[in-house]
Amino acid sequence: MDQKDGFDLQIFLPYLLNQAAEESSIAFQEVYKSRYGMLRTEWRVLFHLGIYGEMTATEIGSRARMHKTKISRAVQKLEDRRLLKRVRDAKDRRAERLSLTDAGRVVYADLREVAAQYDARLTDRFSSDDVARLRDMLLILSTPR
Amino acid sequence: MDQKDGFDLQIFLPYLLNQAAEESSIAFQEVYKSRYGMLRTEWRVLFHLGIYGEMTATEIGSRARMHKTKISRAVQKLEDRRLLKRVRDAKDRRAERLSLTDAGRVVYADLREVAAQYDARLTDRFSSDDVARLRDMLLILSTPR
DNA sequence: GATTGTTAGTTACAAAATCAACCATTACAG
DNA sequence: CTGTAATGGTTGATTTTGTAACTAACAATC
Repeated sequence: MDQKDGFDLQIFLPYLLNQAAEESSIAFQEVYKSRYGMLRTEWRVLFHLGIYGEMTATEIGSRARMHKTKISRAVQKLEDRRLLKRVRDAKDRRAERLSLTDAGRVVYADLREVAAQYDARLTDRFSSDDVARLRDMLLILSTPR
Repeated sequence: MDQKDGFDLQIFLPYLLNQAAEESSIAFQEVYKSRYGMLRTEWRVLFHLGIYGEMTATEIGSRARMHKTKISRAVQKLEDRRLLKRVRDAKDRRAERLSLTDAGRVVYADLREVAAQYDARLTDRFSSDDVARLRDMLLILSTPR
């Protein structure tokens, strides 16, 4: 099984990024899944509300680049579990302002702590300069041009 | 929508990696999807065979860290399209040795060229030192520890 | 050489993501 | 105003993925 070809999958950036993203998500996923039965879309919505406070589904969608149907279903589930509440916007009655309930904030605080420690553990094998540069580059790569 | 919280999703590595992976895959996905009607698993299998020559499904799976059912289905589709052929292994008749057909090699050569150019376009905004360091770090992050 | 355990790969069923169509409301053009 | 387009969000149908259970072949033990 030697390499027979000049091309190397292991340096193809989209592939590498995908592998790194998947591997580095596993242990965190394990936590939000087993501890709260959440899906990826769900913790993302939760975090957006935890971090930014009140937002609409569309705002979350454009910030997280998630499709609106994903968000709609995640919001529904979080609401069912009483982690999130919706209030119809008075000025634009199509929109609803989403925010966390007290219970939601507790869950968020817990997961936020897990995330912070997990992130620290992921990055502690690199110098802080390297990590900073890595984050910069990833942010640039995440931005559509 | 100011930040109300000390934590920032935009520096959480698994999130960042995911965003970068997704964004940086879009345009390439567009090509293999529209040009050959392929799925991500399918081009991955195709590339593995294109790069490494003959392999078994299990070998591809462990190298790409893809579940065997995904591979089984991708192999099936590639075979249906006559891009891949299977030969039962004589020494171990459970296994099958997979390889590309001539048609498969043509498709691979085309996509490989697209990938190389695409990768160049993704990385041309960074210094080559930075890109090298980025690849190193991503490879480390992709490896289970 | 039977028994038990493992490995390669497939298949059936459940969970989730995608896509298109949809309703309600708002924005905008004439 | 009125008709048409655009926006916020939901729903249903289809596709894709994930999980478990399965068959067939091999390996190891007794």
